Amino acid sequence: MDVWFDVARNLEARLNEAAADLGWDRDVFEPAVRTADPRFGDFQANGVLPYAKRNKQNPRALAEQLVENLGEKKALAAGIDVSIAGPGFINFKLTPTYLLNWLRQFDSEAHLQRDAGKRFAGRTWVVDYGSPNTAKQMHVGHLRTIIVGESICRLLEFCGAKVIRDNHLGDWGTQFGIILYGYKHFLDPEALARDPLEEFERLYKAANARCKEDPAALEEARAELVRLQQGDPDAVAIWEKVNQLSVQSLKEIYERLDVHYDHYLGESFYRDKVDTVYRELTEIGLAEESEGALVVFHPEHPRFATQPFIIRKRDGASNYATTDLATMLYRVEHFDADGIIIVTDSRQNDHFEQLWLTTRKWFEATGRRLPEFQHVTFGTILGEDGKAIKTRSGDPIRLKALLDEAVERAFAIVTEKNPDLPEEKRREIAERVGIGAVVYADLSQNRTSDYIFSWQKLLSFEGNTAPYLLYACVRIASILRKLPAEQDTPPENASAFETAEEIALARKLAAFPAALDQAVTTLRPHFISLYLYELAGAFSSFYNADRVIVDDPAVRARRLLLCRRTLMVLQTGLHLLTIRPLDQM
RNA sequence: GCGCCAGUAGCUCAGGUGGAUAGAGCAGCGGUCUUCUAAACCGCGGGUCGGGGGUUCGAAUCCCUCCUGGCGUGCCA
Repeated sequence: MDVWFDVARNLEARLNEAAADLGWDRDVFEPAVRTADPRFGDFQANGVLPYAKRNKQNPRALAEQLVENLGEKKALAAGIDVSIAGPGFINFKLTPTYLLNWLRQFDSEAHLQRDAGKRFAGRTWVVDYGSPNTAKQMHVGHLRTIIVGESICRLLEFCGAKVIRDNHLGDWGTQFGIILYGYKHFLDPEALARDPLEEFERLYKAANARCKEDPAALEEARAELVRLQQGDPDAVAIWEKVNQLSVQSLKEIYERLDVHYDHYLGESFYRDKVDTVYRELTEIGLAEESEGALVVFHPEHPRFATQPFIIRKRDGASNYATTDLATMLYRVEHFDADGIIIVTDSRQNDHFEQLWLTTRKWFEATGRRLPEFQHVTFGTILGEDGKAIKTRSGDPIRLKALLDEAVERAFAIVTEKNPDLPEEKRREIAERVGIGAVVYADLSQNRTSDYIFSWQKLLSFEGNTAPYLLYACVRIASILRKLPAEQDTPPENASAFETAEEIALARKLAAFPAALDQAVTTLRPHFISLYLYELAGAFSSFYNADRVIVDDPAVRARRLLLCRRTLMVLQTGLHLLTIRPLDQM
C-alpha cells in the first residue's frame, strides 16, 4: 500500500480534483483541510460548508457528492476512512493498517527529509541572526535571535533550501571611540588574557564614566573614533584586536549552543560599500537632503511620507540604514539569495519596513532581481514584574551565566536521580539537559509574544520542557538496550495497532509533516515544540499502558516499531530545535 | 497625536489563514514503582477568551469601538 508523506496536502489536492470533476467553481471552493480533533479523525475538510452557503445548496448533499467522487475515482489512497459529520464536515481517519504502512515507509530522518526537501529545493536563503555588538558580553536578550534564527535555518534546510548563516556583527559603531580611549588608558593585560569580553566591558564602562566627567577625555574619545574611521594604523590595530578577541569569545557560546555561522560579515564589512548606496539612491531620485541629512521618504505611505529613513547623518557618517541597504545588495549579488531573513526583536519593525520599501524601489529602478524578504520578529524581554528587564545593578543577565547555572542545576538533578553514573558522564548529560532546557524554554513559546524572563521557567526541568522530551528518548533507548538480540523483530512481522495508546501514538507520528509544514510556513519553531511535546506525551502514555518486550512476536514487533519511530521523530524534531538528544540521563 | 504588538484558568502560556464540548504546564487535591529509567503515568477541581457592538449557519480567531499594558515614531542599533 502506498502512503502519503503529507496526508493533509494530498487530501487537499484530491478534494480539488474531485471538485473540478463535479464542475464546482474552483475559484470559490477551498477544501480547508485541517488537523482534526482525534475524536473525529486525523484530518477534516471544512470547505464544503461555505461553498454550499454561497451557492445556496444543502451542504450535506454536496459533501456526499464530493466524497462519492473521491471513492469512484479511487483517488483516495486505500486505508483512509472517510465520513461526513454534522452539517457537512468531511472527516478522514487513517486506519491502523495505513498507520502501520506509514511507519514502515518513513523509517529514517533521511527518508522524512527526502519528501520534506521538495519544498524549497534549489532555493538559497541568507539568514541574518545573532548579530551582537562586539566588545560586549551577550546577555539573555541575545538568546532569542540566536535560537530562533538557528532553528529557522534548520527548518529551511530540512525543507531543501540552501541556507547561508550570516552573523551581522555590530562591529563599527560610535562606541569604538570610547573603547579605544579605554583601551589606551585603562587596559589590564592579565584581565584581557583571562576574559576579553569582561575586560572590554570594564574598559567601556570606565572610559564612559571618565568621558562624562571630563570634557577632555570625551574630546579624546571622539578623536579616537575619527582616527579609526580615517584608517589610522594604530587605532585600526586595536579595533581589529578587539573584534578578533570578541568573535573568539562569542564562538565559545555558539559552540555550546551548537550554532555555527558561515560568515561573520559585520557592519564594518560594508563600510566601503556605502558610497554606492548614496550615489544610486540619489541618482534615481529616491534619496533627498533634509535637515542636513540624506533621507528617503515614501510619499505613498501614511507614516513614512514624513518619517524619514535616514541613510546619511548630518555629520556625513553612515548609520545602520546605510549598511543594511548595502547588505541587501551584497546578499543578492554575492550570495545570489532568493530570500533574506533577518531575525531581530520587534522594536525594529519600522526600520525594516522602511528598509524593505526602500530596497524594493531601489532594485526596481536599477533593474535588479528582488529577493523575498522576511523580517522575523520576536517580543521584548521583560522582567518578572512585566517591565523591561534589569537587575538591581542595572546590568542585564549574562547569557554565559544563565547557561552555567542551567548546567549546574541539571548536574545536581542527574546526580540525585542517577548517582551510579561516573561523574564525567553526569557532566556530559548535565550540559545537554541544562542547555536544552534553556533553548526549549525559548522555542516553546510563540516568538512574537513578549518574553518574560524567569529563572524558574528557563531552568525548569518539569512539564513541557526539554528534559521531558529527552526523557522519552532515554526510555526508548533503554528498551532497545535491554532488548535481547534474538527477541528483536523486524517491522514486517508487526500486526496492526490495537490498543488505544498504540493507535494514538501512531497517529501522532504520522502528524509530523503537518507540524513541520506549520512551522516552516510561519517560521515559528514553537509548532515543532508543541508537536514534540504531544508526541512525547503519547509515547509516555503508551509506555505506561503497554509493555514493549512481550512474548507475542507480532505484538512485540509493532511496539518496537512504534518505539523506533518515536525515537527517530523525536531526534529529528529536537535537531530542528537545536537540542542534542541523549540515550541516558 | 500616529503606528505596531499584546490582554485566554491563581501563575506561565498554546490555540488566532473562522469550525464540532477553548487546551497544556506549574501550583492544589487523590491514586500508580517485586515487571522496559516515577525527570514519568492516571484522575479531580478550576474560564464573562480585557469590555461593548457587528459580520456569519458557526467567532478566542475577522471588522468597528473603547479600556489597559509594552514598544516605536530624524541623526543608537
